This record gives sequence, C-alpha cells and structure tokens, in this order.
Amino acid sequence: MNYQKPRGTQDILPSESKKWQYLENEIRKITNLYGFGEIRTPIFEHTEVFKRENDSSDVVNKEMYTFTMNKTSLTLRPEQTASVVRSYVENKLYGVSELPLKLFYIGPQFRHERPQKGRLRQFHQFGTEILGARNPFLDVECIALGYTLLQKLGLKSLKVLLNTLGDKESRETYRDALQKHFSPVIHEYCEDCKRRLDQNPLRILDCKVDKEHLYTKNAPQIEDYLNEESKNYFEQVKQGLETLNIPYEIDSRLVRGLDYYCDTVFEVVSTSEALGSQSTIFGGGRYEKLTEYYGGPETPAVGFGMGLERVLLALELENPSLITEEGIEAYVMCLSKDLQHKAFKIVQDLRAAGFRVQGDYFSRSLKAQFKSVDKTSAKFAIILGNKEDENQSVNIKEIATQNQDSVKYSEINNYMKLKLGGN
RNA sequence: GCGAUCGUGGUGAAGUGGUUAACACAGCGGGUUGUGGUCCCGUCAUGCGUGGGUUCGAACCCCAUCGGUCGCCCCA
Repeated sequence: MNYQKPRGTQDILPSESKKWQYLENEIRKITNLYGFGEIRTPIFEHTEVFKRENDSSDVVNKEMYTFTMNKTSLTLRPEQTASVVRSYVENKLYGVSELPLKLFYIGPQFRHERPQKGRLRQFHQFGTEILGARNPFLDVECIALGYTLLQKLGLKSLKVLLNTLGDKESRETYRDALQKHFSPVIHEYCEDCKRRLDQNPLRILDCKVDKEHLYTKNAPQIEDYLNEESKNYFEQVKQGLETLNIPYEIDSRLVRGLDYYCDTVFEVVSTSEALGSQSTIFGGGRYEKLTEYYGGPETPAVGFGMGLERVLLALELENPSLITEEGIEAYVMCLSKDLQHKAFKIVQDLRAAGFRVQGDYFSRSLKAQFKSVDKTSAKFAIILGNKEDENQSVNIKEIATQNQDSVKYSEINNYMKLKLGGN
C-alpha cells in the first residue's frame, strides 16, 4: 500500500508556508486598514446552503463534495459568500451591527474539478463581503482593496474588467430583449445555450462555444437597457475608479457565473504567463437577493473572492524575491557525548533570551557540524568540547569575520546580547 | 466530464526486453587524534507509482488503477 494525497490537494511545506504566512499577513494588514473584521465560518455546511433552489445558475449543484452523516446532507464549502450570508442572517447581524458590515475571510474551499495550473480541488480564497448598503463607493472600495493589495505585493500585469448588469428592472428589460434576440436562432446554439435562453440568457453572451456566432456579436448591449438609476450608479463606480487612478476596461461580456449578481460586476485578471489559462485573480460583484434566500431581510451587498494559489503563482514569476530566508543566530556544536546536556542547556538558555538557536542532534563530526552552521546560515558557531569544558567555557566564532572568543558559560548570554544587540 | 503527456534513490536524471539500475548533487564516513564551506577517496535504490498479465527473462511490452503536469469544459 502506498499513500498519496488525494488528487488536487497539496501539502504546503515549510518553505512554501512562509509565503502563505507573508501573504496572509499582508491581507490582515490591509483589511484592518479598511475596517474589515474577520469571519470564520464552518468548512462544511448543510448542503442546502450551497445548493440553492430556484437558482438558475449553471454551476451551483455541480462539483461539490457532499456527504451524508446521520441522514443529514453536508457539503464542503465550494465558496464562502453563501456561508457568510447564511451567518449574517443566522446571527441577525443586520440588527446588531453598525452598517455596512464589512467582513473578510481566508480559508480553504473545495470543488471537485480536474486540476490544472491555478486550479486545485482544495484551494484557498481570501474574500470580502460588505453587507447592508448600496453605495457605489463600496463597490469601488472592494476593487481598490484587492487591487492595492496585489500592487503592494509587487504584481504588475493586472487588468480590471468591469461591467454592470443593472438593477432588477433593467435586468428584466434586458433579459427580455436578449430572449427576443436569440429565440429565432437558438437552434444554432449549443445545448447549454438552449437551456440558458430561458434560465439566464445573459450567460449566452459569454458562452465559449458560440462566441463567434453572429447573433452573439451583435446582441443587444446592456448599456442600452439600463434605467436612469442603474446608469447613474454605474457612472459613479467608474468615476470612483478614475478618482483613485485605477485603470479599468469595460467588458460587456462579463456576466459572472451566478445569477444573484446585479449592478456592478468585476474581475481582475493577470496578463502574465504565470497563470496559464486560469488568469482571474479575483472577481466579484454586487448582489442583493441572497440574504432573503436564507430568511433575512433584503440586504444590498458587494464582495469578491480572490484565489490565493493564483496570487502566489503570479508572485513567483513577477516578484520572486519577496520572501527572503533568514538564517539563525547561533548554532551550538557539541564535540563530546558527555557534554550533550551542557550543550542542550546552552541552546535552551539562548532561546529563553530570545535568540534563534539550533544544536546538533547526531553527535556528528566537527566537520559535519560546521556544514550545518553553513546550511542554517548561522551568524555564530558556539563550540563546546572537552578542552573548553575544562575552563567552564565555550568558543564562540563569528562566521562573517572568522573571529573567535573564549567565553565563560555564565557569560554566553551576555556575550551574544552584546554581539547581536537587543533582547 | 473530455483530451494530451509523464511517474526510476533525499534531489536532478540515464537506461526502452537479458546477468551487479549509469552519472551528478545532497547525505554519511575518512584524508594525522577538534575549526567547516574547495579538493580527493569510500559509502548510499533487493528496486524503477500501484496491481495484474505476456515472456525462459521486464524499469523497459500489454491491461487496469492511482497520481503529477498542461489544455478543453466550467469557474459559485
């Protein structure tokens, strides 16, 4: 029997987890600046939380990790917006919170898809949700937060794609227009599109199969069906981005997968090679019917989800020197088995004083232990052998200068403090 | 769900039917008994993802299966 991790999962090993910690730190810093509080929801939920009835989306209900325990159907979260909104309603946050409520999350999500570059079965997302206010500045704030974060990390080849789906009224008018437009020729379209015609004709627009179809190319544009309110709203979003000097492109094909979106939708893609065909780094938009589904009051909201694996992929190519390995401060070498206890004590005393210290665990030769000094990039080698022990002292060698001092046991910590400062 | 391609030691890899699985790096030991990073020597895969099959004989051929990589679909 040999054990392998399940397909599409990964072990994040220390060299890699360092990058994760760095990224998560930056996320915590910026969300803190923007006034977002962290929400941690369960990794699994009742299946109904994700499998919404009356949802005409193509995707919900597919590719989920669902299992049954004691006749209860549970599902590993494939996204977190649903969980956050469920939590918002369940905890009646609309009543106790100062609105708008700004939340963020970081964590693993699960989708049963075929792995490829930038796509795993267990992957990680950072996301935000702003609940309880309909204001174009909040849409802009979302985009700005994500965009600024990526810029700060050193990503350059970013492109902001923007579109509006209009408010409910505009959407319905537009939807009717699309249905009228496509109906006569729908038999020329793919099976998915035939279904979309009734369920969600907007999605025909970004269908990959039929994107070259004449009727797709000259389909009615949403701009022409926006009512004054929606037009105005979108205008303010655009102006907001311009005020912040965030370049964007209008992409009228941008629809996003779920049909609970309304008004602003956006996607930030990387044009770098690093991401292969999965180029979206974060995407999201405004929604307002989701809270009602979970039994809460109608609540306008806006949010995005960001794929952290993709951020890391892009980072590797565009800013590989972001995280530097830091050496330890001292390596304690022990040259005699009889002295291991003393060496161990020295290690622990230095650690207690706040120094990063390692020791030898194999009773290896002097040569081998010096190699460890190199590999750990230790600033000092502390050498303890019988000769030194006779004088109740150790030799401390500064690697950079090759200088070596004899230091009494009782003075080791003071010596190191003097050399390394602080603590 | 579909397609392409790959899977040999800690790492990078050679080997594509015939006795002891090349080489390099790392590791460990040694080169005058305790001062390394260069150099030299020695040592390091009873096994070639896993399970079957073909064959006198398989890492090499066949089947299945699990995984990696990339693409399609999709991307909540």
